[in-house]
Amino acid sequence: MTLKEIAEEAGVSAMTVSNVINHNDAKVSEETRKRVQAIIDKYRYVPNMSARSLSARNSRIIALLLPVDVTKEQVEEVAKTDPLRAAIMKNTLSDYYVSVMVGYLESKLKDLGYYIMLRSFFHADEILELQRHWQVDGCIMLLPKIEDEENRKILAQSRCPVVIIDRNYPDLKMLSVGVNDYRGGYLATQECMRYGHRRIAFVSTVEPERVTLSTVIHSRYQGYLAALRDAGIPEKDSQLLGFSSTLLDGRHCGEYILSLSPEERPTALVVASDTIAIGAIAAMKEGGLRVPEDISVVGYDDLPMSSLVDPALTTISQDLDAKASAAGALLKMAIDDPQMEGEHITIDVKLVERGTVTWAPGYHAGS
Amino acid sequence: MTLKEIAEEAGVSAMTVSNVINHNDAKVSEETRKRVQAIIDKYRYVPNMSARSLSARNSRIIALLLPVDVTKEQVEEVAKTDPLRAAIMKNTLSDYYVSVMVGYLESKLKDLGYYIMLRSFFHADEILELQRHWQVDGCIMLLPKIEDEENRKILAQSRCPVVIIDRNYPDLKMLSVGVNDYRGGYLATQECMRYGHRRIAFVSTVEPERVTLSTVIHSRYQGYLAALRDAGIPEKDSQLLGFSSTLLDGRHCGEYILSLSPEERPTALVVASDTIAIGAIAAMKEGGLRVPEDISVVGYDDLPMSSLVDPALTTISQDLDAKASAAGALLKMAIDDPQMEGEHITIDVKLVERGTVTWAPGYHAGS
DNA sequence: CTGAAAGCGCTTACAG
DNA sequence: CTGAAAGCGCTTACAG
Repeated sequence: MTLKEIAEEAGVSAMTVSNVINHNDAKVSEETRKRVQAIIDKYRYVPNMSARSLSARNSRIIALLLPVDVTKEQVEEVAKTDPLRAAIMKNTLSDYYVSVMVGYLESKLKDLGYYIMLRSFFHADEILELQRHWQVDGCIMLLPKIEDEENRKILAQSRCPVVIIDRNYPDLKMLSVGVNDYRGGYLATQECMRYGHRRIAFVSTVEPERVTLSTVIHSRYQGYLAALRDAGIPEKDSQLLGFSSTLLDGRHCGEYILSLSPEERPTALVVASDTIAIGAIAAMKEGGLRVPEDISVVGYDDLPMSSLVDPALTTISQDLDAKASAAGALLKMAIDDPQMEGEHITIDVKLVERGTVTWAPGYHAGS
Repeated sequence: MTLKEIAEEAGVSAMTVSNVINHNDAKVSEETRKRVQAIIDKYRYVPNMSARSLSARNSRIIALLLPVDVTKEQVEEVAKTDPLRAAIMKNTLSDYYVSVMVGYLESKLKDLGYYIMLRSFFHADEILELQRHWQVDGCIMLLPKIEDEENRKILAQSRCPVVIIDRNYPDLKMLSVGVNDYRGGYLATQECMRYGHRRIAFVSTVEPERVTLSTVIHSRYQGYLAALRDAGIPEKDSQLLGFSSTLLDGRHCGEYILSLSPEERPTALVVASDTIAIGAIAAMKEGGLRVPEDISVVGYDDLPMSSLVDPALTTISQDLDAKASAAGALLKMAIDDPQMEGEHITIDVKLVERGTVTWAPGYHAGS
């Protein structure tokens, strides 16, 4: 069943049917609108979006872009000896933060009337290709963990609005939504100091030497440093640890902490991701360290699982639902008004106190 | 840049360019192929897929369909008082099993040259609409937790091949891939009995009275019953508990176990999902029950997190990567050969022994 | 191996 | 408020 056939049965032109479908109510009299709509309903007519895209030069498709955080070559190298591990490396949704975020985005974009094309990518070239293949109306991209000058340049050539999640590119005219990472790092650190901690380590999700390459992590780290400074703790007493961001990396972090002597071991950890924090806590507990009695931990993200682990994780909560709504709304605005550029929305964070922070060992309130 | 312009510059017809793009090498001489390809590369020409879909009557789009496991009305009811909870109810990717599976599927389908349209849905009607909107080549649907006769009927009207994950509909001509759930239930139960357990409860992810409505869970349960039977344990000593399948429901399960007196408490749990098992273990440990010393637990799924919790979860492993590959391959075959129908692929399961099963309390090997 | 022409099912100025 | 016509950028028989 095509629009033309509907038009014939209704005794109107194709254009009128088109106007009814697209709710251009001003262009159709109420009477004909009703008559046409009845026939559409009768046959459960569904317009062909390819034809629509072709003539309207837009598609109602939003590309949801998920960077794979390793290179194609790295994956292929691993695949030779361990295909299962290579498969999970390419699985962009095995990261809990990413998958929950994508789930919210799907739900919001659907409600806004868009179709979602899901796409993992190694290189930003693939994005441009996808945009042109389908004339996508807009893109939402989750931040690649590490910045890459080349990808950035490619992204600048985008044909449609792009909303970047978790990153602000002030120089590009891109749209973005992020959270107040600096404040999150500050709040987390402050919480530890409130309980008398002075030896607090910051656990990053990237290697220490690459922290500056990740704005998000870098901001959290700066917030941590600022909180120490404001409390009069010298920067030389700060400590930056770096791991990757899976549960397993969290365990590596925990094992590292266990390997430290009590004197050099931090009494509190400000961790840049709940995933790592949860892995680290598991490993530390197995190794005989009590959380929070021996070591306090503050996470970041407030994942669904974070309130359910034992002890429940004290963490910086970012409202992922609000973040997804903001991203969807921002993108829609930019699609409707192509003039718009450079908008950035910051979602606030808050500290959620649960069970992983307590008084520093040997510390007595008021002492 | 359009195909026509490429054709002009190459001094050939549009059809020849089309044949070059689509690798119909038999229809183009090597010499012209090279000349045309060079021009395509020069301009980085990317074909317009909408135009292609419109004329070719297929799209290379695969719809990835994720059922929301509650009704629209339920979500709207909750939204009145607790919008955040309503948002997470609609978030189909907040379930770890689902998100990991979708991540694998995305990766496989991309490698097969398809585009992925991600779509959550409340009602199967939405699927049919999406199919016609975009003339999708095929669908992959994750199983709705609970069967629904109406959705089933609608699905039978599908215009394109549909691969259902985790369910075999022998009566419909649908394609499916699942795992050997019966055997999984059997293996899990056998593992407990090997360690002397006789009071073993089966924990379902749906309410006990609805277990028969979920083939997957029902098969696991049947496997459990068969294992008991084969070991001479009377069916009256079996026990069926039912919760939903989030970490929080797992905690409810654990709390229920804690509420039981030592006499009536099972000594082992065969749990139909790792998510529940992990939640239950967390709650039981907090309540003072030791795992596995006081109670053994076997999970199901072998999620990435399952090897990382404490103690590491003994579980039935299903190879999700293989499952996704099978689904992709099956769908591709069905797209290429529309005659195909009713194929079902079963992926085998295996027991992964880790740390949550030990000797039953009071049991001595050989006693 | 190559081409000219028709057609896929919509939307968009342009007219009235 | 409504229509006839052109056109979006491809593919597909049909011919040669």
